[in-house]
Amino acid sequence: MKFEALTIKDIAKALGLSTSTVSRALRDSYEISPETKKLVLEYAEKNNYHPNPIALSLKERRSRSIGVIVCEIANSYFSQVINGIESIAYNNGYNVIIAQSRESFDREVLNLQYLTSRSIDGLIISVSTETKDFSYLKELHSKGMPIVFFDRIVNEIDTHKVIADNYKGAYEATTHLINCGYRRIAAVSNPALLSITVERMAGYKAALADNGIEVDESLIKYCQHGGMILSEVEDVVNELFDLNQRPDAIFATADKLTTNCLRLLKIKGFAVPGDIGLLGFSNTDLTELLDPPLSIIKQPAFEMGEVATNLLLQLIESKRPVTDFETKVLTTELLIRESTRKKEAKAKPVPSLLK
Amino acid sequence: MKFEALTIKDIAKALGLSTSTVSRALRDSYEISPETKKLVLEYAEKNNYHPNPIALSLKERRSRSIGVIVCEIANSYFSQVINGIESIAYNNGYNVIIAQSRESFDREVLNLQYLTSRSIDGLIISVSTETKDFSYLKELHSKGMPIVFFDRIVNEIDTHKVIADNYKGAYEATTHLINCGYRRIAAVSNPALLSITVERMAGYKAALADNGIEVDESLIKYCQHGGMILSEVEDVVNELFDLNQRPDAIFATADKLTTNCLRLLKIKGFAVPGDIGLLGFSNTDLTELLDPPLSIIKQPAFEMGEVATNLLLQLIESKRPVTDFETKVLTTELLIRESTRKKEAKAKPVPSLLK
DNA sequence: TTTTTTTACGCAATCGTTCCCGGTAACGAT
DNA sequence: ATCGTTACCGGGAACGATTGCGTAAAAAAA
Repeated sequence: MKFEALTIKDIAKALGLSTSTVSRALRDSYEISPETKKLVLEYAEKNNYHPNPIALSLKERRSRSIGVIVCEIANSYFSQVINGIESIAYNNGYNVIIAQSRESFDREVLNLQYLTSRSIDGLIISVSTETKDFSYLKELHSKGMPIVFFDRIVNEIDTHKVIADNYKGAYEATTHLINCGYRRIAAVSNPALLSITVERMAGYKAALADNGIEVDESLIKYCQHGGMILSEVEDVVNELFDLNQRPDAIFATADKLTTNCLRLLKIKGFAVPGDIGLLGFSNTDLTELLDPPLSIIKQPAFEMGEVATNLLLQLIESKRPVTDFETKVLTTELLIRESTRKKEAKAKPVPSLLK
Repeated sequence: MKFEALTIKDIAKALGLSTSTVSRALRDSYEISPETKKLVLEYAEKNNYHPNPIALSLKERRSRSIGVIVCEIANSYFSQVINGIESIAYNNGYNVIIAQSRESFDREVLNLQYLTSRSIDGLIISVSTETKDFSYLKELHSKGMPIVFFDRIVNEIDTHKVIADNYKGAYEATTHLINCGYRRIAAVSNPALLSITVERMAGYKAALADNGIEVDESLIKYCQHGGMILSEVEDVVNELFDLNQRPDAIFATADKLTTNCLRLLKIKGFAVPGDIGLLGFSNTDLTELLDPPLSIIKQPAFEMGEVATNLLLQLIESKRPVTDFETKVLTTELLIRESTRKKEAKAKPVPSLLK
C-alpha cells in the first residue's frame, strides 16, 4: 500500500495555476498577488499539503538528517545522550538516524557506510571499544563530512568534541575511596586505548600518587568489550581476587562495568562494602536502589547530547569550512552512597577478607 | 561545508556514456555489453560510487525509513524494543526515525505530523498514557499509512498489533503473590484506558477472583503519567498506606511504576518484603541487584520489536491493500526473587505494619 | 496615445536516478 | 539486395520542489 501525498502539481492543476506560482505563493513571495496567495494557501491548508522533504533534499543537496553511532541504545548513558541529541535535532528540523556498533569495529564501519549511503548531513559518534583504526573516519572527515565526537573521542581527528571531565571525575572518585580508608584500589576499565580510559585512568593514578599510594599495575584490569560480556568481567574479578594482596575497593570506569562488577561480587558472595568497596561511572537512576546503594560518578549525558548536536548543526550550517574546533568538557557529579562506606579504622590494611 | 558525492552523471561524463547506460550497467541490465559493464563497474568501484538514496526515494516514492513513536527511549523496555526494530529494519535497508512522546498527547500528535512530513513509509507506535483521541491516527491509517501498534495498542484501528500476553502475565504474577500468602494486593497502574492497563488489570482481577479474593477498588490506583513523575507515584503510595486496611503487597503494571514504588517504599522506610511485598512489570537487567531483588514480569521486548517490524515491512511491501490483520501475542516471563518472599504463616493478615 | 514601469504569472532547468521509447549497427536468412 | 533479429546504447520524461528568466497585461508616466 502506498501513502499518496498531495503535491504542488496537484494544487496547480486544481487551481489552474502553474507549479511555480503555487510554490511561490506557498513561500509567500512578493511577486504573487494577495488573492492568488490566499487561494493557494487556503487550498493547501484544507487539503493538508506538506512539501515533500525528499524532493527538497534532492534540490538542496542535504537530507536534514544526522547520523548517530553509539555502541548500544539500551544503555542508560547513551539513551540519555540520544535524548539530548533528539531534542536539539528535532527543534531544528533535523531527524536522527541511530545505529549501534555493539562494541564491534566491523559493525561500526558497516554503520558508517550505511549512514553515509543514506546521505546524512553530519555525524555524531562515540567509537566502539574495538576501534583502533580510524582511517575510515578520517577519510570521511577529509571528504568534508561534519563530525562531532563525544564520550569516546578520536584525538587525531581535528573536529568538535564533547566529553565529560573524565580525569576530574576519576580523580575525585579515587580520592573519595582513599578518604574512606581504601588503599588497594583496583581499576576495572575499558580497553586501554579508548580516550575515556586514558583520561579516567590518568585521574585514578594521579589521585593515588597525590595520596602517596603507589600504583599497582596488577590491580588495573581492562575489559575488551566494555563489560558487555559478563564473562570478561568475571575473569577480571577472579584475577583480582586471586592476587596475593587482594584489592579492598574497585573503581569501575563504565556503566556496564560498574553494575556487572556488583553483579559478580554478589554472585561470588562478597559483601559490598564490607569485603570490598565499589564505585564507578554510571548513569542509571537505579543505582541508589541497589544493594548496596552504589556510589557513582554521573555524567551530564543529556546535556552532552545537546552540546554535541549544537556543535554539529553549527558545522553543517556553516557557509565556509570551519577550522576552529573546540572540545567541550562538562563536569561530572560524584554521588556518594553506601557502597563506599568508610572502612573501620584499623592499625593496618587487612590482608585477608573476612567472608 | 558540503559533502559532494559521485553521481551517475559524473561517471557517464568520465566514460563518454549516457546516464541511462551507466544506470543500466550498474543494475546489471542484459542490454549492456559485458565490456561496458566492466568499465562502468570498475570506475564506480574505484571512485566509490553510491547511488543517491534521496534521488531513489523521489523516484520510487518511498523513503525506506520507518517512524517509531514511544514515550521514552531511556526506558529499558522501549530501548530493547527499539533494538529489535533496528535490527530488522537495518537488515532490510530501512532506517528508523525515533520520536518520543514523553507521555504527552500533544507531543505525540506533533511527532506524528513530523514523521509524516518526513514521508516515512510506515509507523510503529506505542501510544502515550494521555492519548484518548485516536482520530489523528485513524485519519493517517485511512489514508493508507501502514501502521503497526505494539504494547499500548489501539483496538479500534484495524491493523497489525504486537503485544505481550499482559493478561496472563498479570494473572501469573497475582497468583504468585497469593500463593506467597499475600491477600490485600494493591495494583499500581497506568491510566485505566490504556490497553495494557485493561489487559493487566483483567489478569489481576481474574487471579484474585479465582482465588476467592474480593476485588477491593480502593486498592487499585492509577498514575496518569505512567510513573514518569515521582510525585504521582508518591501520592498513590500514600493513599494506599492511609487506608484502614493497608495492602500487604503491591503489583505494579509498568517499569517506571515498579521501580518508583520500590523507591518510595524505601524512602518511607517500609521493608520489602517484610512490610509489603512488591512485584511488577519490568525489563531492566538490574532488578536482581536491587535491594531487595525484585520479582518481575519480563516482556520479550527485543522480540516484540522484531515482530512488529517484520509485520510493518510486510504491510509496506505488499502490492495490494492488506485486509487480514493479526495480533501477535508474545509470552511474558515471571522471575521470582526476594521482593515477594512468602509471608510467615499467621492466623490472619496483620492489620498494622510493624515498622 | 505612446512608452515605460510594475505586477503577476508561466516556462524550463535543476537535483540524481530510472525507464520507456527509440535508434543504429551487425549479421544471418531469404 | 532486402528484410528481420539481435545486441547495444542514447534521448528524454518523470519523481516534487525551487528559481532565474521571460513576458503578458495592467498601471503609470510621458
